[in-house]
Amino acid sequence: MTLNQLKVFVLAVRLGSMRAAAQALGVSEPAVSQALTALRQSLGDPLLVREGSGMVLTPAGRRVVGLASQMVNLAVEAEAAVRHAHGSPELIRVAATATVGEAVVPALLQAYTNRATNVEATLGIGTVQELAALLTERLADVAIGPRLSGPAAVGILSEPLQRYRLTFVAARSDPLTTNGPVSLARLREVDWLVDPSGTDPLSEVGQLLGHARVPESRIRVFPSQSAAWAAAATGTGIAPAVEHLLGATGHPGLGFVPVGGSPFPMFWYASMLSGDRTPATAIRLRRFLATPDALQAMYRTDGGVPASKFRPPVHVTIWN
Amino acid sequence: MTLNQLKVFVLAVRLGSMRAAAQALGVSEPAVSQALTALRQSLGDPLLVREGSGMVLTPAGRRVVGLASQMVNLAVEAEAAVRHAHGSPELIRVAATATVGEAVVPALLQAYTNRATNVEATLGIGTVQELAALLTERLADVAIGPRLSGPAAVGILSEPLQRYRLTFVAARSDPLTTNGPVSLARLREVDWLVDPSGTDPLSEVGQLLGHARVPESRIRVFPSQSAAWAAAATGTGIAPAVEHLLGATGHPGLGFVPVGGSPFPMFWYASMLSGDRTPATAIRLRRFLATPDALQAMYRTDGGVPASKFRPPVHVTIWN
DNA sequence: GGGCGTCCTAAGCTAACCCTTAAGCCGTTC
DNA sequence: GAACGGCTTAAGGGTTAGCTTAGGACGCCC
Repeated sequence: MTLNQLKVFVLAVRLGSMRAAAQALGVSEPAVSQALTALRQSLGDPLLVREGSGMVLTPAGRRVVGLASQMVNLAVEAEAAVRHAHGSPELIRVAATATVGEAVVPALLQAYTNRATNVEATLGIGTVQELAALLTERLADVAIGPRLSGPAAVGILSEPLQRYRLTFVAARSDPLTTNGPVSLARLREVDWLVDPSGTDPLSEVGQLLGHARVPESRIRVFPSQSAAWAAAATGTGIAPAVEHLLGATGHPGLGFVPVGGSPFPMFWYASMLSGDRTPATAIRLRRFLATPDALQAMYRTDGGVPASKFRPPVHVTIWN
Repeated sequence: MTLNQLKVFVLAVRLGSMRAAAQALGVSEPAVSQALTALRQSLGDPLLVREGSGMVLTPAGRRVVGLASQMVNLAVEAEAAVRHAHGSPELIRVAATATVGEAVVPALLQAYTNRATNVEATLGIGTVQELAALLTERLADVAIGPRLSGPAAVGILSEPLQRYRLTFVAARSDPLTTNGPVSLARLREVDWLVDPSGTDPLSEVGQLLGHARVPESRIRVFPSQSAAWAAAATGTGIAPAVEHLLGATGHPGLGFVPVGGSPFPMFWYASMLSGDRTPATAIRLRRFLATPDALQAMYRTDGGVPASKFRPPVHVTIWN
């Protein structure tokens, strides 16, 4: 029984599958399967067994998850305690969806670290489902993205962070931008150029695509929203866009697509563990989020932060 | 940071030295030093530093030791949870000093496991100082030996288990047994034949030897009390003896040595964590200890249990 | 039935853990 | 100063964790 095995186990339980856990941890699937095998062997219980589609906990597994989760949490706490005792910069770990993690959150975190000295921030990108699990396992202190709800989000408090408007853009030369209102059927016939969160069924864009029944073959995933825009500007297809991120003057070469009801008013939320489980570091960030500085940072379009530092590879990064 | 490293660290802190931790864990001293080095490195803090004679915790170490202890405890709990869910026999881990662990506790545990079905007992031998640490680290559920007190025993409840009388024996042919009352000075001039707890300064015999200022060169340690008796019967020297364990008829070849004040009335105690930290399994054993069956078992002289099972090697055994 | 998504196993590798013995360092103590 | 107890470092070796790629087993769904 190692702490790593316990972490893997808990994450597999919270995410409901080994595949998802592997993705969240950034490792191959057998790595997760094997860690679990080792844990099963050392405890002498299957812990987590397949049942039809999906997996269920054994009675022993049900008891162990809670204990394992506590152990993982304590390990994180121990590291934080050492940092604190050293007077080292406090570390805040933020997780976000791809859309908001591309520019908005980096700008936010830079503003925060500039203002509050002695704070260091890291950012990881994950799916909406992962955000909840990362928070409850204390692998992240704050999650920024859509509101977290449902059974995976018990004990998590989501509060509105910022209002934004979701629009749709295409090349100015594209008939979509000029031919008046676009029908639902038409939306299924064009290419959708999306950032990685487009493949996340719980993200804003993912939900939209699912709702409109856009076939997967029509979805083209780009490493970032701006890359999708660039592709839209020079080629064909429609790209979702956060209105104010396009820049005050609009994007040269791009025009708005008049999808019915757009621009859609939406909210980003900041989520963290509720009650006495809220990390101290999350509380401090939340205080900052209420300031005008934070609001202003979120409206900046430049990001203002070196991409190397705050733009991790396409998928999730988990911090050790 | 591994669970093993944390266990070593906590034990070193509780016992106040690496040497003691190594002995308690049954490993070499560098093994402990190394585990600690690895932990220090992974946390980036010395945790435990030398200060003159003895070691003190760094500020970070002070924070970490509590968290580490919790983690180790949770790991033990997880294993117990699996056993319980399986309907496996409940495991009770008893620690005792050498004197009482040689025959009394084995007989006690056999009576207990005979009566309470679905219970499995293991026994480890340790010094008095170790007993306290083993309990607080949940490496043992119940400790049997002298009363545990002092700073290392906070949170531990010791209650009297049985009264016994400490006497002294030597070969019948030895003048000590026949020449009337023995002076203190005389006690320092004879060989003392003791079980391993004779080297434990906090054990009953150890305290006695220390009080009487018996020089170490006069102390000969045997693997068990009965081995010491056998040596006394055929050679020279004096051996402490629990009166009722000599057998109703006395031991052939041995006679009592009239040490002033002997036989000394004393108590064995059963100790366990107090409050809500008391292991459920310890509570059940305690209930048994109050029964006549338990009393009777402690008075039996045969032990009644295969030595191989309940007589671990000379020193401590720690269970994983 | 065929495809697909998901989990498991196999094989091979690297790195870390954990143990040992032997020897060095540095306090305290006589 | 010499001896000693106690912690550390060094060197070496066995075992296990933990990762990968490749391939097999099984249930679900069209």
